[in-house]
Amino acid sequence: MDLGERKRYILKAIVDDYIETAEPVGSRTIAKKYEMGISSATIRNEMADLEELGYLEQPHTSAGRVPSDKGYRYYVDKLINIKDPTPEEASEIKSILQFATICEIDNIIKRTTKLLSEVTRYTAAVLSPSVKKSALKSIQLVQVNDYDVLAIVVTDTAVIKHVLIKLPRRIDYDTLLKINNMLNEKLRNLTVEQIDLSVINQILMELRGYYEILNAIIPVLYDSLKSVDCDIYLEGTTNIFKYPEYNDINKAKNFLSLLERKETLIDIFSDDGENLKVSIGRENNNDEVRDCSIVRASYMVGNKVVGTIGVIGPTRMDYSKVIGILKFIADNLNDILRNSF
Amino acid sequence: MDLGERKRYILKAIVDDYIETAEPVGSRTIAKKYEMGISSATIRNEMADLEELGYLEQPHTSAGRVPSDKGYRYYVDKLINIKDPTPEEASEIKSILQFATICEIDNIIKRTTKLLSEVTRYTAAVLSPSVKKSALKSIQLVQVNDYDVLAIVVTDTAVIKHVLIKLPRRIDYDTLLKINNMLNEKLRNLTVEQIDLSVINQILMELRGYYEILNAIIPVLYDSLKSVDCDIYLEGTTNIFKYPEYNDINKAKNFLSLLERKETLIDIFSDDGENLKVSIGRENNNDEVRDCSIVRASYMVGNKVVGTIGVIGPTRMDYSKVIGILKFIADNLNDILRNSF
DNA sequence: AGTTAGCACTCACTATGATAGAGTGCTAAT
DNA sequence: ATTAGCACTCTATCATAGTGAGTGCTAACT
Repeated sequence: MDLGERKRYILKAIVDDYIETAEPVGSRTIAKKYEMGISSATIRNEMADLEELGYLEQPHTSAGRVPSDKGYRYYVDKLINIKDPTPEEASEIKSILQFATICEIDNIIKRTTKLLSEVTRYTAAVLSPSVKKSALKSIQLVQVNDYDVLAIVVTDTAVIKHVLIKLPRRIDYDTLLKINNMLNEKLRNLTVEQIDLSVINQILMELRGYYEILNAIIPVLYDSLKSVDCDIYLEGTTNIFKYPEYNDINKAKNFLSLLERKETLIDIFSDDGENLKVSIGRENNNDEVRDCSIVRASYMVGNKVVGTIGVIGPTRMDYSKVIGILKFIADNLNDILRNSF
Repeated sequence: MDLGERKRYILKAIVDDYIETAEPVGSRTIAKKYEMGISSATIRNEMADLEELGYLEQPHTSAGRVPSDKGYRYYVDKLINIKDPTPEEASEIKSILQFATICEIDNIIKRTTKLLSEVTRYTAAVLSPSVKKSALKSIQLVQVNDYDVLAIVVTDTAVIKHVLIKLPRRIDYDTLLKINNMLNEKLRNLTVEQIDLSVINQILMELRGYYEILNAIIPVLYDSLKSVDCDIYLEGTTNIFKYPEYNDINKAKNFLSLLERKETLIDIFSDDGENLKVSIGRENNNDEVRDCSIVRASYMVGNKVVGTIGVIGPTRMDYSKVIGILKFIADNLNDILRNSF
C-alpha cells in the first residue's frame, strides 16, 4: 500500500514548507506556492486523507497541517532530495579538516564537532573511539619523579590515554623496563574486554618478585582503561535557540538538561551498525528525546568502525541539508583518519 | 559617610529578602517579617533615603525595592553573614574530594567543578593550572610506532600534556634518548614563557647532526605548549533555569551563549591576585556579564597560585552561601593539592 | 524632630469580551 | 473527480475594566 503520486507530492510540499517556516501549512499555501494546477479544495481532500493515514497532524481544527513522525519518516525514506553542501561549505569543511591532519585524534574530533554544529546550525555530538572496541598497541611507563610513574597507553583506534601512578617505593630503571616489557608482551593486541584476571595473573606470575609494585600499577591502569569507554564532545548547544520550537522556556530547559547527561547522550549516539541513521521523534528508544530527531553517521579508524558523529535537533529538522553535510563530513573525516593512522 | 545602624539593618533585610524571594521587597514585608518595632511608614522613609543614596532601585513606582549593584556591594562588604556549609554539605565535599586523592589533577578539577555547581546550585567554572605560569619538570619522548613519537610534558603545576609527533624517518632508540636528554637538560625548570629562540638554538647547536628530526619535534612541542594556556571546565550550566531572572528566553540565551565562548570565560575567571573576589554586575569589566555576579577563589599547587575556581550567576546571588562554600571547597582543594603534588 | 496613621495615587497583572483572520469540512454545481 | 462557495471553528490580538500591592505625602501624635 503506497501513496499515489499526487499525495506524495503534497506530502513532500507540506514537509518542505513546514521545515522552512515552522508554521502549520494550509491548503492554499500548497496550491499557490507549489504550483500544482489543482485547487485548494482538492488539496484539502488529499490532506484529510493523509491525516487519516497518519502522515499529518492538525494542531487544532482551524489550523493547517503539520507532519507527524510517520510523515517525516516517509519523507526521509522516499521523498527527500539530499542537498549537498554548497561550494563554500564544502571548501570550509575541507580546509578545517585538512588543517587537522597534523593533529592527534582528540583534536580532530573536537574540530569536527564544532564544524558540524556550525555548518548544520544544530547541536553536534561526536563520540570518540570506544576504548572497549580498541586493541592496545603500546604501553609505556615513564618515570616522572621518584614516586610517580606515568602510564601511557596507545590503542589501534588512535586513542592516547595517560594515567599517573603513585608507587609505594622508589623503583630503578631496569625494573621499570622489565615491567614495561612484560605489560606489552602480555597485553599488546588485546582489546580491553579481553583483559581479565587470567591475563593479569599471568603477569603477576612471571614477575613474582615485583608484587608490590605491580599491585600499585595494574589496578590503576586497569581502572583507567575500563572506567571511561568513550568521551562525547558537544558543540552548538545554544543553536536550539534559533528554532521556534524552543522558544518555550521549559522545552529549552529540558533539551539543555538532556545535553548535560553524558551517559544518556552516549547511549543516544552510540553506533548500532548502520552507517547513516536517522531517528525521528518517538522512534528513539529514549523517552527524553521523543520530540527530537537525531541524524548520525559512523566513522572509522583503520578499517574499523569506532565512533559516531551526529546532530540532534527538533523533529522539524532540515533533513536534506543535515544528511548531505553529515555524509560529506563523515567521508572527509574517514579519509583523514585512514591516511593518518 | 556611612549609613546609620537602622538603614544598614533595613538594607540587609531587603537584600536578604530579595535574594530569597526574587520579588521586589515592600515596606510592609520588612516591618512584619524582620520585626523591627517601627512602622512601615518609617521604613518607607528610610527606603526612599537608601534609594536616593543609590543602594536601592525601584522597578516601577508602585513596586517594592530591589538592591542595586551598589547595594549588593555594600551588603557583601559590610553586612553579610557568611554561611558555612551545612554538616551534610561539608561531609559530601570532603568525601568527594578525598576520593579524588589518587587521581591526577585533571580529574580532581573536573570533580571539583561538578561538586561546586551541585552544592551552590549555580554554574561553576574551574580554570586548570596555567601552563604559562608553569615550569617544565620533565619531558619524555616515547616511541609509539615507527614514525610516531609521543612527547609527554609534566609541569611543576601537575599538568600533564601529551602531543603526538610524526617523524620524517625511522629513528633509533639511542638517538631518541639523546634528544630526550638534551631537551630535559635545556628546558627543565624553565617556564613556557622563558622558552625562546635562543634556548631552541642552543639545542639545535648541540645536536647539530639531528636537524631534520629536531625540526619535526620542536615546533610541534612548542606549539602545543604555547597554544593552550589553560582549560576551563564548566558544570551546572542549566542551573540558571532555577532562577526566575532567566525565565526570559533571551536572558537565558545570552547567558548560555556566553558560556560557550571559552576565551571570554577564561578572561572573566582569570586570577588577578586576590584570594577571594566577588564581582557584582557592572563592576565586571566584561560587558556581557553586566547582570551577572561572579565569585571566585584561587587555588594553589605547591606554593604557587595557579588557577581559579568560581561560580557565576545572577546578581541576585546567595552570596553568603556561595562564599562560604567556595572558601570551604578551595581550602579542601588546596589541602589535597599540597599533599599530593 | 522623629514617628505613624491615613489616604490618594500609580502601575502591573489578570480576566473578559469583542474582532479579525486563517483554515477547515461539507455541499452542490461543474 | 474537481472545484467554488460558505458556514463553522479556533487562535491571536486588542482594548477595557477591575484588583491589589506598594508608594509618597500630609497631618496628627509622642
